[in-house]
Amino acid sequence: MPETPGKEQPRRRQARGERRIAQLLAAAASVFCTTGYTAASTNAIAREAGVSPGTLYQFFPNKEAIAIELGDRLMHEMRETYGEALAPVDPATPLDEAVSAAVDRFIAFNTEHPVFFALMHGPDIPGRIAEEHEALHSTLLARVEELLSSFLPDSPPADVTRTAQVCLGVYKAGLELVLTHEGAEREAYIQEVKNILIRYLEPLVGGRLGVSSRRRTAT
Amino acid sequence: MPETPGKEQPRRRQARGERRIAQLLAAAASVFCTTGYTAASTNAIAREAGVSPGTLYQFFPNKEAIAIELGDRLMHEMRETYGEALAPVDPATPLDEAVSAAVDRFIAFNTEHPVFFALMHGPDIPGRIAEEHEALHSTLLARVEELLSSFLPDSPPADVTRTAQVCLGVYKAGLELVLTHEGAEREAYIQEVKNILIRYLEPLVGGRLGVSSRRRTAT
Amino acid sequence: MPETPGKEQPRRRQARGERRIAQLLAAAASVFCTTGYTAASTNAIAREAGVSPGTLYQFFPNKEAIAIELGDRLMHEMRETYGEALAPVDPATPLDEAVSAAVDRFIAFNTEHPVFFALMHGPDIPGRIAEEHEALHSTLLARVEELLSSFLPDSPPADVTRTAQVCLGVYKAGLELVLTHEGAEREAYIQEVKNILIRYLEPLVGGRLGVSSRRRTAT
Amino acid sequence: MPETPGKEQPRRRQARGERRIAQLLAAAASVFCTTGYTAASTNAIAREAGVSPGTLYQFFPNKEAIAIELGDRLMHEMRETYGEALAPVDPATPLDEAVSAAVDRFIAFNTEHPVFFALMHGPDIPGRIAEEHEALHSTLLARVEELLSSFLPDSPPADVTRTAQVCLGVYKAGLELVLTHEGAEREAYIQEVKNILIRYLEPLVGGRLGVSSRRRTAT
DNA sequence: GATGAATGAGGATTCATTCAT
DNA sequence: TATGAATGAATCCTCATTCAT
Repeated sequence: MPETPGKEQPRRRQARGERRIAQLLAAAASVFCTTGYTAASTNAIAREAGVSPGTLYQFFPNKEAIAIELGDRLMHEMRETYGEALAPVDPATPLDEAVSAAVDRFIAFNTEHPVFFALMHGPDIPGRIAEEHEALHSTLLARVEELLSSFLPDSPPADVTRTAQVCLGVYKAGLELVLTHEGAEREAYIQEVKNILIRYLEPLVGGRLGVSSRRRTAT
Repeated sequence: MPETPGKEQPRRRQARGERRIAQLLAAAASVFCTTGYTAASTNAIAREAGVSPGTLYQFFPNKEAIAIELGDRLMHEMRETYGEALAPVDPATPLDEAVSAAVDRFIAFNTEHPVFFALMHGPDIPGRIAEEHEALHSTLLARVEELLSSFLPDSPPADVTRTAQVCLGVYKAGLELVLTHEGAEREAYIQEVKNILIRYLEPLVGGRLGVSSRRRTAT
Repeated sequence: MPETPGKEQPRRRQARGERRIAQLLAAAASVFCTTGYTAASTNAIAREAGVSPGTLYQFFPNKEAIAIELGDRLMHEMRETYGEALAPVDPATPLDEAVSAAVDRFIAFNTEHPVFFALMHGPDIPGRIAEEHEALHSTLLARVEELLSSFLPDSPPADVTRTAQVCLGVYKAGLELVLTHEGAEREAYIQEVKNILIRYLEPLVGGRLGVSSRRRTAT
Repeated sequence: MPETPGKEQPRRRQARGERRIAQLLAAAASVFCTTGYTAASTNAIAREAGVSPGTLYQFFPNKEAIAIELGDRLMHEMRETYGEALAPVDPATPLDEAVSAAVDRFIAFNTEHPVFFALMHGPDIPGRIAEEHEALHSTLLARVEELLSSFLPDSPPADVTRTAQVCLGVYKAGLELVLTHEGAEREAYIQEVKNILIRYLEPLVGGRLGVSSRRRTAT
């Protein structure tokens, strides 16, 4: 009975494939970063991975699928690295510290995984988010909502969602600024991103959670 | 009145040329809005304009040039509509009113000129702004800096620039959210954009300019 | 006013295009004959026509369109060559002569336009005629029906249609046999095709139209 | 026979192999029917069979071989089902009954084995029958010749062959018409196919075999 | 035998751009 | 100027077939 697959027999086969997939995703990440998602071509990705176009299509039906898988893996990694919530929040944590930590992590994650930025990129057409980015966006949004709801337990969900959208938008915009600068300037931008978020959220948090007594840099 | 015949022949030509250019730019705007800048094809623009591709290239050396010219005209129109500064600021204007007015104008302008959004779209590639958007971006930035400097006369230019970048980024991110929602939800997002900017700028403005006594919606 | 198209000015432009179209259709005919319709590639057609693939697509949106246009022109030519009906029928013409003439013409036309056969080819999938051949087939069918109805004025239309379908099918099958043979053998097949059609139709025509007194070859 | 290890090991293998082959041929039949022979891909066949492409190529050197083997088995089955001749002919059988029976069987066989139609499909290219269909065609032809020769014992072989070719062609063309219609219309077409063949053959059979006294439907 | 990964040439189609008219 | 024909490289994707495991 050669057809009886043991527990690892089929794995063996998949091993090579799994490696190829990782290789292809790495290549895709590289190409997406270099040329941007829209301009990236499947042939370029295959070339970068050192395989033929046909091989790529054995694992992914199209570019979109690559982006989606890449996004999934990124979110997975993010979850593994930072735990279930974007930032695990001790209810006693002052808002500014929570935001600062969240921003730092977000930026750190991006620095390690530059594709993230390329994939996060909004709609080319106002009002239409490409399917491939949709998943990434909504996952991120959910995490921000999660984080926020511990600070805004009394706000109606619609408000929390709206606030989360704004925060995420600011995160993304800020990330762009951070990434386009270096050294001290970059640090200054990071601080600005923290500031704007903190100041935005402070009144919403209301009396429930004070701000740490440590002074925030006034820019 | 360029069509004055007499001296006129060259005038006439220019006139026709101007009309063609306007026609092409309008077509380009339409196509950019529909398909996004990256996906827009010069052939599609020519078709939309009802002319041949050759004609398009008689006026613009390439797609980029179209985007640049379109951006220039948009900035020009913005200037004509709203005066030299993004918002003419009476030094006595309270910050919240100034921001509110600026945001309203910005959104109004975008509603009237939906291409604006398509052209403003940031870099596909982190750290690299496409040349075609560069001009638009820096012009806008300059206007925001202008507006801010009247509020922050004592801040070092580098800080003003940084603050302007953040504001512009938030503007853009907020615009996306506004455009992707409708009705009451849209209004709520508009308010959020105002809130975040006001709260961000308030401490920077310091004691110099108080906030109007009218209460801001607390979201 | 350069935009005032005279009567022939726009023709001039189209002249080159018209020539190209003819050239492309000729090339397509050649390729269809050589490799068959299904296996024919647009690139091969362009190559055969000595133009680039892009040029082909300036005139035809896809392979199907080429086949359709080719079919249209063939039918047009057939009409021009043989008059409105497949065979203009004098009511007094004996059946055998009418059939013989029709078959001769059909075969002659095919000999002159070998693509005809390639385009006439039935469905790859039982029950589904490709759109590209549909038009050709139904036009031919209509002509056969026309021809038949003068012989079968009293038959219900459904019967005429059915008979026409059978005749056309036999025509096509016979054509294949004729084309795959040469010399005397080909002549013999031609005779067979005539025979089978005549014998099939004879009883249907009933007493209305006798058979010419000239003896039919008994094969 | 270099592979003869024990006495039964090869048996076993063959058995499995036979099963695989049957499985693959069934899958191929299904795919040929769905997409047509030309458009069928070996990968699709393997997938349909639930095996890997490599496995397919362990049993068949290429797509053509699959078609040939499929054709062979079909002919084999036909022979088993209907006996050595397409229709076992009692010399006393009247022509119309013989034809009617043969057509009925032919159609019945096709209804049970729809691939038959897909494989029988003539040359894509006039004058060239693909090798893969060649075998099927010539086998069928041989059977028709066989059948005919009992009716036309005195005709020269060349004539018999020619007549057989015509009959087979008409069979095929008729089959297409039958398959593309349903219900009463299909029955009508079946009758037409019988009619045309009977009328075609009647004069050839000459006085040797009369026509059954039962009246044939006159269309 | 069986698997599934790998190939790479080839398919249809698009597009920015140029050129003859 | 304006036209539209022409280009050809590049796009995504498929497929028959081979090969390492």
